[in-house]
Amino acid sequence: MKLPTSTEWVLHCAASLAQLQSGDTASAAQLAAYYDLPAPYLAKQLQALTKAGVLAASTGPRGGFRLARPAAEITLLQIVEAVDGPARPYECREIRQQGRGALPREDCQDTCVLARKMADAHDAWRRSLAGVSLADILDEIPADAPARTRRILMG
Amino acid sequence: MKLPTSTEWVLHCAASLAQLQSGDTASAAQLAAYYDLPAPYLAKQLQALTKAGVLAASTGPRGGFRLARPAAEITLLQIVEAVDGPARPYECREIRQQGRGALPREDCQDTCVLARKMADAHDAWRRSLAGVSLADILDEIPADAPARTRRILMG
DNA sequence: CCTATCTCGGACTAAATAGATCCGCAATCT
DNA sequence: AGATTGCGGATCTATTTAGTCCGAGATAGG
Repeated sequence: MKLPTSTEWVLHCAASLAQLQSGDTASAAQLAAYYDLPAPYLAKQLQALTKAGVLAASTGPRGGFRLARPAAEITLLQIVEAVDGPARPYECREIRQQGRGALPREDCQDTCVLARKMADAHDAWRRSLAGVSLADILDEIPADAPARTRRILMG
Repeated sequence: MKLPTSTEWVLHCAASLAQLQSGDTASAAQLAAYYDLPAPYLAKQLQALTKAGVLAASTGPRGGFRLARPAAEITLLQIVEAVDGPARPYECREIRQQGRGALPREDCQDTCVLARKMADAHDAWRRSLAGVSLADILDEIPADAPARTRRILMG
């Protein structure tokens, strides 16, 4: 069970975009230089965030990315699932219905106990991430950080 | 983020072994037939569970696998991490210290806020799985299931 | 006590999936 | 009109996963 490397990238990029002034945008190239990341691949990930509705993109000169919503309305879960996909890590293939020990159909009406417990754990994970917004993240960084980020990122 | 397919296999196999009478063992071939799984590959996974201390293996005729501890002392987390490894899904590579926006060392004494939140979510997931034992699973299946399992699996 | 058989154990090979990159197209602002 | 930027597809590589094989060790029966 592993999240893509790009998860760290987009989380930091989203946090950086949350520090911009309303209306400003940052291009993929600017963000890549800011964190020293491979620009083409980062662009592809930001693209995924746009398609997920987390970021908004504007093309042309002086274009780039910005948050699609206020930072308080964007959760870490939305960002993570935008790059990793919404698929559950545990997939029940109903092996209890196969082989010599196959259970009769009437015993398989409700979902497998094991699948249910695994789903519970995944829900706990999702709830934890859904409880943290980008605004919460900004609250935990030094107060002078946004100004520094804007200066270095855009300049 | 995806768990191996074999996760479902070993969870069900462990639940089946928990239904055996004390002292009995089931071979990899028996378990594979019971669930219609590729026998050699399943053996590899059971091997991993043995190395993790969840199962105990005995070789020779009439040998096979059994639980290494009482079912109440084996959690789903131990089983899952035995096949998937203990690695955390989110790996912080400290990209905040790279590129043009690299933060000064003194600002990076404590772990990155984002890494902390991701770790919190993973802890929630682990706690959820650690709260369920094989004994809890057996409590949720029909009372006559263990006898049926023993008959079909060993017979 | 010896032998035959049955078991796990680890090394090895192939397939699939994800990671990473490149190039051409459409849209926008100067 | 030209330059700049995001968008989507096609491509290539690497890592992980899936699957197979043969050998070492132990037990049961003669």
